[in-house]
Amino acid sequence: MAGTGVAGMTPRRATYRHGDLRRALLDAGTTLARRAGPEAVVLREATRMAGVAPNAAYRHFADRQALLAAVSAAAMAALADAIEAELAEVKASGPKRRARARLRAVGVGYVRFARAEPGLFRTAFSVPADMATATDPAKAGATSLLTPFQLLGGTLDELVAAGAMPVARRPGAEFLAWSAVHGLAMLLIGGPLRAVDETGVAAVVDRLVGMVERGL
Amino acid sequence: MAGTGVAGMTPRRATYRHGDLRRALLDAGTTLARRAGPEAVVLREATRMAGVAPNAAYRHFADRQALLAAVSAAAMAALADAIEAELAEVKASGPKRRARARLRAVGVGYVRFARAEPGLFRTAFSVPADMATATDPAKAGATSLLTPFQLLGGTLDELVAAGAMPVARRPGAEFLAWSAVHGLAMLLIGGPLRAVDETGVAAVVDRLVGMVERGL
DNA sequence: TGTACATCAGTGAACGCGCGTTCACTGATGTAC
DNA sequence: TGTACATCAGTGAACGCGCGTTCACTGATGTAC
Repeated sequence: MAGTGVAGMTPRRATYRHGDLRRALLDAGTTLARRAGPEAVVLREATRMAGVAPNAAYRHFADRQALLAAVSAAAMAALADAIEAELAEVKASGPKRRARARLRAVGVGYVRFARAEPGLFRTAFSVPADMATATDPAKAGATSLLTPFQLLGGTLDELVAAGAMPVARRPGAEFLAWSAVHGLAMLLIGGPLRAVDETGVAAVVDRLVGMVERGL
Repeated sequence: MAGTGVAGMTPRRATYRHGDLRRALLDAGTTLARRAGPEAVVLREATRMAGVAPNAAYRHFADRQALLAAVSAAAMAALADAIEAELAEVKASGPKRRARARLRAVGVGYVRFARAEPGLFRTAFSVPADMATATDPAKAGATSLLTPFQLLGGTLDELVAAGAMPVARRPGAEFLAWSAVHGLAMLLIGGPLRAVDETGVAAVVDRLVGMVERGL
């Protein structure tokens, strides 16, 4: 590895050596996924965007599937980042209030990302992956060390710790909460709620998170 | 239209006229979708299975997309049928108990179908469609007159009528309930719960439906 | 500091594939006389 | 009841396409002497 010394950004290749083709292909693949979802992650197109011969990709990815898996992991990491950003905005104080606000933030971040980046969102879930294990965030080009699923689990733990949720209800609760939030995201992307505006989204997310809290 | 007189089942063509190619292509497409989801619905393959030249499909479908849309509608109708079958099994008496059992039946039928037929399930939701409008059930090759979404809405109405749910909560409740059930189905198809067995599924569905009821 | 060399990231050309779709056609069917 | 005819569901051949992937190669790089 180690790259070409300084490397960093290589706006236009001086030599035919690329500098960081792996990253460039991952970025290109991500752009394609963003535009039109996982099916749009086409190996030849990614190499075209990177300004490289088609077969050059095989130095960095075993095959098309491997590229797609990497893009998918990056998309999942981007979703985690979006949720963390939403969590960072939470101002509420007082253990219970704060824990509830953070649970809500996870839901809002999740759904907002799905709406803002439906292509990436679909790509993140297009590859059957262990949702409870984060990919190396450096490789995925993101900062979060946790998966969206793990972030959700964390806020549920906080809810229990704050006494806002019975301990007995905790085991497995992330599956129920995740189901609700993910399903809502789907509804807002391609379903009957796809035309709802931003404030409508906030309202329905609030209602859903309320249902989850009360229901758990 | 009207077909070739008697027609019905045409096991092997006596003449080069097929008899009911539209239906044969729809069935072939459904078989493909069942095996490997929407991407597997390939026009040429469907014609091959129907024992017909590739271009013959264009007498019945405008293009590949139209075939896929028809297969998708059939898959959605099959999901509705599965739910209705589950509803028909409900024995509980007493308005509240019965309404609750029927809500649960919708959830169980939904999730069971997703697990038993993941390819069809994915195909049903692969085409952005109005979930609240059923396709002509005859064309789709199913018996249900309602969409899964409408069936869910119906059980929520029953819940209200039985006094098991406040009227004020009813508007929009189907979106929340649908989110939860659909999300759970996804979790059970490709997510961390994909390895759970049949009794585990029943348990988690019960818990989820409990959460929805309480939360609404 | 200069030179020889191994490494390996990229090139260029080609492959076979199956796809969706279009064309001009053919011949079985049902209908009008 | 028999014949002529219009209809239109199917045929057969072909198209251009872009895909993923393999091959033998080349030449810039960093390293050992």
